[in-house]
Amino acid sequence: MTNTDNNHTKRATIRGVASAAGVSIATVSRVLNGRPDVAPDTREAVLRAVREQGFSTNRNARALSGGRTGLIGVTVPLVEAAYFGVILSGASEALYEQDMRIVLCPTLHQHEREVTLLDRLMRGTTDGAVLMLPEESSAELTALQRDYPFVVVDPRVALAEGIPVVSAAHAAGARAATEHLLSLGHRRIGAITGPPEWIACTERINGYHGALAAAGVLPDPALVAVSDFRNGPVTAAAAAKLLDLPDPPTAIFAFNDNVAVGLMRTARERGLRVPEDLSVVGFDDSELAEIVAPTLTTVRQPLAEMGRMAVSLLLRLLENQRVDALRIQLATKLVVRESTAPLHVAR
Amino acid sequence: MTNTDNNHTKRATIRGVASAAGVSIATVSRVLNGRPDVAPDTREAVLRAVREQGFSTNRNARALSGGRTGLIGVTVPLVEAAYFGVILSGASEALYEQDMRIVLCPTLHQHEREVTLLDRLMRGTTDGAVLMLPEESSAELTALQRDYPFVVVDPRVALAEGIPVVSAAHAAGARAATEHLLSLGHRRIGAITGPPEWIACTERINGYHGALAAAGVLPDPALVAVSDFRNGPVTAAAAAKLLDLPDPPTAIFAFNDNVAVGLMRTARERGLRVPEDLSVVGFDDSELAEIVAPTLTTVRQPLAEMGRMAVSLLLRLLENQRVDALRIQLATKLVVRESTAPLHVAR
DNA sequence: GTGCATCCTGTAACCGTTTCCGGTGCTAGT
DNA sequence: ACTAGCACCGGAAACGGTTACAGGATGCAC
Repeated sequence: MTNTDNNHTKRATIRGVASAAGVSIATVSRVLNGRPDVAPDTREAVLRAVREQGFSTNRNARALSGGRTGLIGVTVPLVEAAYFGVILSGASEALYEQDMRIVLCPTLHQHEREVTLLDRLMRGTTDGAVLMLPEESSAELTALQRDYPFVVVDPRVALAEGIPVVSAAHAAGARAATEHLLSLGHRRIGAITGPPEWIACTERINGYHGALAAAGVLPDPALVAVSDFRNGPVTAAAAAKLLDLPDPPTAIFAFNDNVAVGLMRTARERGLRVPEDLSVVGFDDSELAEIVAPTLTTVRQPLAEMGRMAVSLLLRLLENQRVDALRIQLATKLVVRESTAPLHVAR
Repeated sequence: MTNTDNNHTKRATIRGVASAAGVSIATVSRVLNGRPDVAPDTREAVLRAVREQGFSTNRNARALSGGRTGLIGVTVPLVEAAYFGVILSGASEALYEQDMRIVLCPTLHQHEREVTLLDRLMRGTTDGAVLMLPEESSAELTALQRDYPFVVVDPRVALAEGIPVVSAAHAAGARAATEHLLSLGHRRIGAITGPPEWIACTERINGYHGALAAAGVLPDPALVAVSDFRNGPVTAAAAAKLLDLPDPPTAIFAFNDNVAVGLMRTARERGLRVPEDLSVVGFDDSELAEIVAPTLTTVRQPLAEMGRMAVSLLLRLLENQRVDALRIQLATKLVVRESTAPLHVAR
């Protein structure tokens, strides 16, 4: 049964390559790591041997002896959520280019799980991490920062100064969305936020208020409802609260696309037509936006770009390069589709 | 030197624990790995030292010295696709319970990428892999199998005997979907398939034909169109082909939910009401199904379960346990929603 | 010819585990 | 009393790399 063929019993090691090339293992290692102090001929010989033996370095060994593992951890609340999937995809792509890989750690929104996961991650398995929407408090993260490099994507709460953060320009996006509605003539503009303690939400609120103020419209607290960012009963209730007002809004800015979709459904159930009777703007520009009918006007977050950015920031951190900008905000962009229309004047 | 000051003295090692407990490192290792030949007192002492020092074993070292890495690779065409996200989520959950992690490898549907990725994966980084919808041919996989344990989820093409496979019961699902339409009185039942070379599609076709045959309905080749599984122009064209037939179908079975959604849009554009004028069934039961209006009748694939199953199969493989069932098919389930209705008899 | 800097290369000491192999000390059988 | 068997534990050799350090060629200036 043991074939003479390449019955792959032994993987090529650096020592094999060394003897094949007639050099020492140190030299092979140098070549492999692109060190400059190797004679061209030698380098050539080594590379040839490497090729012939189909050698590639054992990452564990490299990691053990002080080098890097080539792995970076990514914690993410939910893998199946499209939102995170896209960020993940961007990050993974950026890493692939560096021949590095992602160790995936879904936290299921559980703080404890995230902590133990991180603990495992730092114990030699990974070189650093990207934490998406982490559960940790600023203090916890500051402590962690002492001995493990990481960058946060889309923080839940405001984080201390020194912590590297990548996020979208929430306020600007919200402002653009609101201005869009204002420019269509709407004045009673409602909002359905997400969890109010999330910084993303407070910033979007700021943008929303800012735009209203700039247009001379007094914000009406009754026009703001809270949901949980999911297309479920909580959102339906929030939508109902606004739509059933004595003087309901003519346009509503939903703080994400899920909520916008839920809102449109609730509106439809009340016989309201979107956009004729009610304009709706979402946030995220998720896959949904183009699928629902009417298609959704929404604020695009550059999710994949955020993932890529987080990775490149992290890589710089890993190389101990001076990192100038520790907090990166990526621009959002309003995408106008069918769910918004000029204010329908009286009847 | 703007180094991140490593004031974090040193991570505890097995030697530290050993000397603290007054035993040898071998003994500590034994305790850590739950070997039986350690005296209770000694074990207790070691565990105490471990606790005091906050020690946890360095996985790279463990991996190097012949043990396992605790990492398994997962190749996946696209992370952002909800379909794969859910499988991934199931797999990750199952792995988490074993204190193992996923190394994520998006292949972007590129064969070459998948090959190099796999190559890297087997060189010490991972203990095994789960390949989702792999690009490799059966022959390639058979070769790979000789020196690397893996299991395939949802194969693209039929695979050789010995390759472990987890998939959904495509034929049964398709049959259920078709029978549902038949029971509603439909007789001209169209189908929009995915890539015809995919085994999932041929099996679904089989189920579809089987159900028709059982009901005494002669399959009409004109009623079958091909799409690319995406909600795009190809799907729109396929939908148009069927809808514009002189004698168009009264019901259409779309081979996934994306296609169903595209179909519904095309139907709407032609002034057809779903389900009154056209019944639509999808496949997958993705997130979309409940969001579109009307909500989609569809065949649910147990995606998370497939992920979990793949992992448990792989783990058994890793432990060299005799694996009885190498090919696992998980049952699908028809979920009836709003997009299907009894045949609307004449006008 | 000598001294010396420069370039390249090899030796060997790690990195933190696992595990083989063998050595205690103790019990029990003869 | 002697030895076999057992339960427990320690020494030390891997595992496959990286890297500090040392040393052998060279070339060049003097």
